[in-house]
Amino acid sequence: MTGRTGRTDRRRSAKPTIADVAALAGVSVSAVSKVMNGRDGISAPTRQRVLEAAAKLRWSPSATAVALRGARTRAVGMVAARSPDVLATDPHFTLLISGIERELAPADYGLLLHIVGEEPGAEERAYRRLAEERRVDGVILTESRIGDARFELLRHLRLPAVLVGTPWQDDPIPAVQAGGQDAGVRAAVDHLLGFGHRRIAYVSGPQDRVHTVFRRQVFETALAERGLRPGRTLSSDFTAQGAVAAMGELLAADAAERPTAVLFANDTMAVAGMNAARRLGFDVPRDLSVVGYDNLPLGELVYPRLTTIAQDLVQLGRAAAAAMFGLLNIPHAQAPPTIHPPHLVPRESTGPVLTGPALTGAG
Amino acid sequence: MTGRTGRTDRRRSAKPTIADVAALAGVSVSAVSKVMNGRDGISAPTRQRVLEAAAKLRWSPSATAVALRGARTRAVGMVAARSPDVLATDPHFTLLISGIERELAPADYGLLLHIVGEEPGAEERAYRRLAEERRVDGVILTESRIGDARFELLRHLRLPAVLVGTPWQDDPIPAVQAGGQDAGVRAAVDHLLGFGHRRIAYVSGPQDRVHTVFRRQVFETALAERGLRPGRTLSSDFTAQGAVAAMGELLAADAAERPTAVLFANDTMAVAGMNAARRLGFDVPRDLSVVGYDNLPLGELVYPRLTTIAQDLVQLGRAAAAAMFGLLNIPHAQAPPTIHPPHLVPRESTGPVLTGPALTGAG
DNA sequence: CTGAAAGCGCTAACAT
DNA sequence: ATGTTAGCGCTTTCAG
Repeated sequence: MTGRTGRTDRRRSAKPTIADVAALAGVSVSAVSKVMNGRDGISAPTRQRVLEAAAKLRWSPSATAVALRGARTRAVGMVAARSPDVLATDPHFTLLISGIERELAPADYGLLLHIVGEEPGAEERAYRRLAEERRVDGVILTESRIGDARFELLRHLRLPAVLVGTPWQDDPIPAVQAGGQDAGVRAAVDHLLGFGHRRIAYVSGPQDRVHTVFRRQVFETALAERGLRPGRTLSSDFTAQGAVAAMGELLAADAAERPTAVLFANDTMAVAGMNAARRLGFDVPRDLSVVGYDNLPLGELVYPRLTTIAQDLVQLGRAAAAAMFGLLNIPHAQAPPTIHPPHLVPRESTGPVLTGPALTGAG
Repeated sequence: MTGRTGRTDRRRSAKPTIADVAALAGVSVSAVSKVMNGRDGISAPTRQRVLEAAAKLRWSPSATAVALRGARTRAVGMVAARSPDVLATDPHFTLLISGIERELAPADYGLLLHIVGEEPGAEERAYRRLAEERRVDGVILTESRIGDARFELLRHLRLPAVLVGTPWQDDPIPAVQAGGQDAGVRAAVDHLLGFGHRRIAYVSGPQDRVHTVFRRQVFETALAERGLRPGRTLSSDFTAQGAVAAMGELLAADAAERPTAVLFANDTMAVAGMNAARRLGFDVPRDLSVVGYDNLPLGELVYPRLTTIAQDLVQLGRAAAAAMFGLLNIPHAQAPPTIHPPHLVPRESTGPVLTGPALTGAG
């Protein structure tokens, strides 16, 4: 009773193991391992026999065994701290994830996703578990935050991490983003100025996001460079409700003060804001021009079609995954994806400012 | 040189193992194991010491080691065969995933997600890898298909599976769905009939989906029961483009034939269709009523707000995860979530039919 | 060129 | 009540 054969017999028809393959090929398990991992020191005929045996048994190495052995789990993690509702309106994550997967899949890596409500501590717990249970080789972070506590946490947990976006204060965490980040907002401002707008408002995302601050700065700089002072700036929360509230506030001003164009920090807010304006009696783009950010398919769907700033989230996801492989020293065939800088997609929600006795609005 | 201590020394400051905890607590590894797994046969003081040691070392069991040992990976898989673009417009998956995660997280289970384009074979390969590499304990399927090949595949792979939706031909795969599936479409039909509509069209999803056939049947039955014959039925593909095309076709008919109301199989199509109609010169809801399906947040965002049939995808996800735990014999504290039947959410995109000389449209 | 054997961290018999 | 130990399936020295 060697145990080995006993076991094999007992489990007939169950998952084959490397031992089964070795037995069928008439070689040792280490020979099989070498063949499957492309190590050399195996003769062509032997390699051939092993390959055939593996194919016949439909065997492939157990991911868990490999992970236990080599400390490589072949999975990367991602933690999304968002409510289902926001997640559903904003495909930001979804697009990123598609890109990540595109890059992971060919390398036989998986994506372990954790969606953890926004309650404090939940996010940190998720990262801790990922690290302490050694479930993933690294994590991909998004939504760079001001004073981001995650970097320190992950460093402490010794969990490799890649950030999608602009890191806070040149934190040494590897980050991927397109060059020319300011191009989008600048183009939008020029676009609006070209239409004659002079009172342009900005509705930003949550205050704790790095891109909120960054884009607002670009916005203000771009206007200042043209000798104009920025219009009102409100900060919102990425939700439709937030956008409606912001719009209400902006349009409550009297005609002389009221913005004739509004830049929103994402498409969801832009669309919601656009319709809020319409409900208040303002036509888009006749009375008010609206610009979004992200270029989600949603913008094509609505009426009028949304002018927006495109950023290629799928490519960003790919780049993040590629960067992760770099960090882990994993050779990955794919060429490093190029990420285009954000650029303006002019559609129907922007137009010339009306000089006549137009704005009759409010309601 | 026992090796054990040698190792521990060598790796100071690295991840602690169960042996480190045992050493610190002055007990055997099996004692630690028993404490951590709630097995009995451990005295209170010992248990206490172990817990303290584990806490001090911030130790928690390695997921891979546990998986290798017990054939339990503490992860469930999900394969989404969709293009990023569709994924981005349709948060169907995202909502489901939120629900699944809600249920998985407390049990310390993870979700391994695979997004694989729609090219043939990609999906099957993904399931095969999940199974053969023993990466997950089971998989959750969505979008029940006619003649679904996945059931047979998964059975063959011996991979436990739960379907979200209506299984094809009472396939014995465990499935979760709300009772009263027909309630939504019926309510929508009644709602439209109440507004005086008599020519109601239906734009369904892809032909290979079970719910496509099911809902169409309900639609036709509901009308037949009122002594009416169904209007035109087109099948589309869940995309905005598809909806625009369908709308164009429906509105091309002359006024006597033209539908006065259209039911769409999802909200994305409904919104796209609504705006297509508007571009063709038809006002919604004055000239045409539109109803969607899913009750995505999107429907609140657009103008006019979309009347739609709500189904609680988050709850469905939770139920699916719970069912998976049942299948795996894993005790899970949460009470089984209840799923409400689909129901109508009347908003602004539906209204009374115009009898006057209204339809001037087309363009 | 090939094989034997030592673990990776953990759990569950099986001792004690 | 607690400890010892044999694997889970794999990779990797180290010997032949």
